[in-house]
Amino acid sequence: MRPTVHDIAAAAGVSLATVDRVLNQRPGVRLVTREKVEEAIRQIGYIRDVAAANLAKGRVYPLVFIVPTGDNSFMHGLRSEVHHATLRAGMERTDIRIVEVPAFDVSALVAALDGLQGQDVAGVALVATDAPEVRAAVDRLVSERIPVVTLVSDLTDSTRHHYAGIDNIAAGRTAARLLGRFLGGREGDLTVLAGSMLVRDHRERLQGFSAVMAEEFPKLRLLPVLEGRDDPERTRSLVSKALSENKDIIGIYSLGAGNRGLIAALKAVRPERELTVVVHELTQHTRTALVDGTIDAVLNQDAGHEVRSAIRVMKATADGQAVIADQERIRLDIFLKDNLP
Amino acid sequence: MRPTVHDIAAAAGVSLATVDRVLNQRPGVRLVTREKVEEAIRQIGYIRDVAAANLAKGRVYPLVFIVPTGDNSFMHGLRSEVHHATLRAGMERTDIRIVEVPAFDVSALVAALDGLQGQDVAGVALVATDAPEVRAAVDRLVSERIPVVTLVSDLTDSTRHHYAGIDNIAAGRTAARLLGRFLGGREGDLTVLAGSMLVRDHRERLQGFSAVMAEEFPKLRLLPVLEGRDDPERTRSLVSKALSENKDIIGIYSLGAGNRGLIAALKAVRPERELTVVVHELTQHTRTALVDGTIDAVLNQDAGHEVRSAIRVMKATADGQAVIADQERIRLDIFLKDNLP
DNA sequence: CCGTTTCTGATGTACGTAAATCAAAAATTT
DNA sequence: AAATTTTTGATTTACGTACATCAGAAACGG
Repeated sequence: MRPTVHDIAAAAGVSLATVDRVLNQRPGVRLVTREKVEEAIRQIGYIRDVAAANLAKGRVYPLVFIVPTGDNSFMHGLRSEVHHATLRAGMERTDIRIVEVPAFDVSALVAALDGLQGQDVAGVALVATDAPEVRAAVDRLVSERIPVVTLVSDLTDSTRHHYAGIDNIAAGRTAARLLGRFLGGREGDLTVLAGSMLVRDHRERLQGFSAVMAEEFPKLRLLPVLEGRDDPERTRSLVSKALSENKDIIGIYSLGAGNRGLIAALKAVRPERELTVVVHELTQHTRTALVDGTIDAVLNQDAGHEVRSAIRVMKATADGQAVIADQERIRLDIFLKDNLP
Repeated sequence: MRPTVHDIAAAAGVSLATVDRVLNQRPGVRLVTREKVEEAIRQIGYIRDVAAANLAKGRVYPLVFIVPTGDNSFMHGLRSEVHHATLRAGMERTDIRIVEVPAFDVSALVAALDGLQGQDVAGVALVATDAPEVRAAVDRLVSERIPVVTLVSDLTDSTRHHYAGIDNIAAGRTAARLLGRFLGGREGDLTVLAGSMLVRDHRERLQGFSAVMAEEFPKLRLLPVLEGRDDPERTRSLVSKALSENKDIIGIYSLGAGNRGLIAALKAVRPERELTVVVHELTQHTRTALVDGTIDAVLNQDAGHEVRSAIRVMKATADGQAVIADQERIRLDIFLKDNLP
């Protein structure tokens, strides 16, 4: 049987009350006694029964998710995953609030973050726009001992506790290698399509992509990045224009959202133009396009995993518990038409 | 606040004891009363607090993992993941026992399964060898109301509750497309290397691989399958022989374990022979080979996820609870040298 | 209407921890 | 050594559920 507080008390030769004071860092214990108890805890290998503790505490975790508004499927999916999590709230002792802010809007994000100051919040998860003001606002929350997790896109040099998202440099590198090898030594131009260089995930994907292209596929030339702001309509017109103006384009890497527009533009020039296309985020649209051959590979991050992981990490951090790093690593999914879920 | 048994009692106008009898299907409740209580439960949306219930019950889940012995890294890793799970046993109220049986040995597996009959076991996870005798033994356990989960390799037509592993047909198809596209329209022979056609996962991978090759890459010819029995030394000699006898081999798909031997054979013919190679299972050896360019892609299943998922499913099944299908789907990881974890 | 069976209520204990109270002991200061 | 402060012990209640016991009520058979 697993040891309990009673066993510690017996082992340390103190009372239950004292053990409780040590375990919950309450005042009123002499240093020597505290050390005696801590030694006993280590000796007999006590681990707190979190379930029992939460039961006794009647603990609930009020969590806040700050997600961008926006018409694209990925953010839609993300919001829907957070919503799903609210439905499981009862079972998990969480109380999740969703705050929506306009995409790429630094001051709105900062306002949302600052609005949480002083509120009863056990953790905050946000899709970060990578700006100094946001970093400062996050750091303010952290200094108030509120667990903060960045979701999908990370924040440079901030003190956030955790990042629940993929390694975007690796994602960009992977996209480059896939595109490069699929093109099999051909020569031509490549178009890169991004949402906004304001978010770190997009910058990093481009960085990884460019690096591998330069190192290993010198025959492929990168054209200037098109910024579609994750908006389908804008994306569509940018791509159409680029394709009609440059007949040497043989490949496209779309590293942001809004792929509905890209796919529409591609369909408009098919089957005359033969293009190898790698995009991010598996949605209804990209899935269909992958199956019908309009695109060749989809890189994906599982929003459901990211949300669940963020919740686990916020709870663990709030309790001062360690997280199982391996379990919280968000993986880059590569989908070809054969391994769709 | 979440409703409790007290709330049901009040709502249904009965006593706590009666609610308890209904909830835990104990006898001594008239049908009308039972229905009244069940209605109240639905009305106020009661959900049992599993943590509190387990606490009260002092429940522990004695689980058994049956895994093959064998020298290869994958099974090593799997056993080590199960072992890790035993370390978390205290926190998760599990009591995990590991039973090792010789690989591909049907009667040993059956004996191990039958040995569990009548024992106090809350769940069994096994790496199945796909034979009728094994299926029968599994069905015997299932009919004794013991949750059974197949791990890594599934069992045809059995009544097992769950399969914690990847879709191997999809894996084979994915390997074929990667290999086919990486070879970029070239013509030549392909060698397929398997462990044993006795296990369903290997058969299915081959099936998926052959299908896509036939459909989409007619210029690539499949040579007869080499069976390495997941043994590094045997694999090495098979591959060396094949490569020296046939100079038209331009690609290799290794769908089993024992890749240490394959890699050794490849290094022996490099850099003269240019080969595109896709293998299964990320291990220390395949990782190194991927980085140094000896192999081009690794398909992987995360043994840690599989083990953790199997545990969750066995517990949930033992409690008659539903599993979150989406969370338990084991994904096929595709690793290129750029997205290694 | 009585006796018997079947159902229901009331109550208590337990699980492992948290948190509070009050008394007693020990340490510290004066 | 007395007064004061700090530390410790003992005890109780609570969290939500499980499970057992016993008494009482309702239903049923004759």
